[in-house]
Amino acid sequence: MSDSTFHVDLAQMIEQIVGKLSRFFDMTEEMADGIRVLCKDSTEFARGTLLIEADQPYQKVFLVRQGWAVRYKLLPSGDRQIINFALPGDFLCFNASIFGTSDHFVAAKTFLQTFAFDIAPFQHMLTSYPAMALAMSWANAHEEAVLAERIASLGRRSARQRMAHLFCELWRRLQLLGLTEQGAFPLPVTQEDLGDTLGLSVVHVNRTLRRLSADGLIAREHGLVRILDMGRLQQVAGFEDGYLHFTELAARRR
Amino acid sequence: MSDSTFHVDLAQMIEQIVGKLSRFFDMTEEMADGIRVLCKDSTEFARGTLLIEADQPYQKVFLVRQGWAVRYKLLPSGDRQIINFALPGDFLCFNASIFGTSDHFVAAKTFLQTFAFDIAPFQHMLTSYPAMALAMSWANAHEEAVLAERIASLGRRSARQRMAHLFCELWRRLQLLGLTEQGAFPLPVTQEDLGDTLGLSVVHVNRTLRRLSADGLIAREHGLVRILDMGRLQQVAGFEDGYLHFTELAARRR
DNA sequence: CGTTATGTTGACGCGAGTCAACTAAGGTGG
DNA sequence: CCACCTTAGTTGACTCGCGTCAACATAACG
Repeated sequence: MSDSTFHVDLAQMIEQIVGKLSRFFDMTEEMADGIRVLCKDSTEFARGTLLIEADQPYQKVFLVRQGWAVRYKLLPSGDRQIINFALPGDFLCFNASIFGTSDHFVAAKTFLQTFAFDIAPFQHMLTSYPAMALAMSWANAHEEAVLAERIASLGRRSARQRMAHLFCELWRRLQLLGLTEQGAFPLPVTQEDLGDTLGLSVVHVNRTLRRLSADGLIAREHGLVRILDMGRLQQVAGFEDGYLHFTELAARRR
Repeated sequence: MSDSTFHVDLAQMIEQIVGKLSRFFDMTEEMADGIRVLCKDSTEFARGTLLIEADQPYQKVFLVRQGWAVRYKLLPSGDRQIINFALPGDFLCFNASIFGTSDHFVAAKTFLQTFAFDIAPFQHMLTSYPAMALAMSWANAHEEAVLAERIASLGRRSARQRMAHLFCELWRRLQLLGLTEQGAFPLPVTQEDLGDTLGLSVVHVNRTLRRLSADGLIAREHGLVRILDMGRLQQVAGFEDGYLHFTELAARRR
């Protein structure tokens, strides 16, 4: 937590705060003020740090500024299931703050920069600024849509299709954030993480990745995934980006 | 749609409207008035009716009063994946109203009674009454928690465990609504529906159900599931009800 | 420069899918 | 009220995708 991070101009800060949402929802100067007050508390986490544990009372709501986090569950059997990846612009622990208790773990997969809000003033801002509440609703609905699509993957897609689908999804989400480069996107997770995300064993993740590479669909290079043939990858995945609702967002802005 | 359904007293109507939420959140008389206006439009659907289709513009937000509905996706391959079951007290199409377009289908599994809200006045009520917005947040968070647990099931549980877990979950949800009787709950869905929910083939659903019966965990009787040994069923499922957050709700009320 | 986390590969087994045939139940019209 | 038809449920035989086990390779890291 350092004050030096606050010597950014307001516009940039707002951009960070509402993340991708700020591009699509109008904001008044009043809201900007409210946000400025809220965002006094910037918090950073080292890679591997737990932000919250299951069954623990909540502490804060976090907004990711930079880095990746994972939400996951530990089953009584000891197995782990990753629910989803949180990227810059995503909120964390909002639900925990509603419930008062978390039902899952959240951990930093990379060095993680966040804004941390106490729930009371955060809720107050939502009730004060309907546009912020709408943005929050959008964020929640978006997250739920991603979970629903993951359910479809786990229930009805093969290992190869799941992997391809995950890559298509990450590509689109990161692209919107401007975090892709020349057909490649960062993937700072282990093959075990991928397995726990897609419901596969590590061994099968490995085989699936190598097969996707061998087929010329992707290439893996040092924490990056390069998409070599997006058309075929989407076809393999059965990927249709409608559930992300990015195009409607862009349209609304016009 | 008939006016005769409105000759119920206000208290009962409110109870229906906010469903299980009304037991846990305080309501003012003003809110009750707002709700009364909103709920003028009661809508019923025959079994099998589609309430909304994927890629279609939204129409309404629905609150289930009675009956079951399913939310599901159709993949490009033609496979179907059921996302979840909507029970009395659950909202439908709220996300579609946020996005402006639905990313999934919603169909009535039984004769279905709902309140149908136009999105504009509904949103207006949420901004007017923070307690309603909080209740809505709770409902959203709850739904997302259920999806997250389904992800864990699909990713890391066996067919037997998934089935047991689904039954435990439905039992708890229906119990809260007072819709269980003597250890049994209604399950108005086909084995194909169960398969599309749990990511299994119909054949395997059948075998799994028979094995659970043979083991004395459940009994199936004409649209009902009777739980014969809840302790063992929960153990098989690895069921821990924390993710439903029902106990916190009850505690909050005290 | 050892030590630990991560990635890779082969052999083998099992849980769940597929195919196919049949039974039972529900609904509809004559 | 039966004859028919369609939908839902049941069971066995066979197949295969993916898990498990085990050994090893490589990269990350202090």
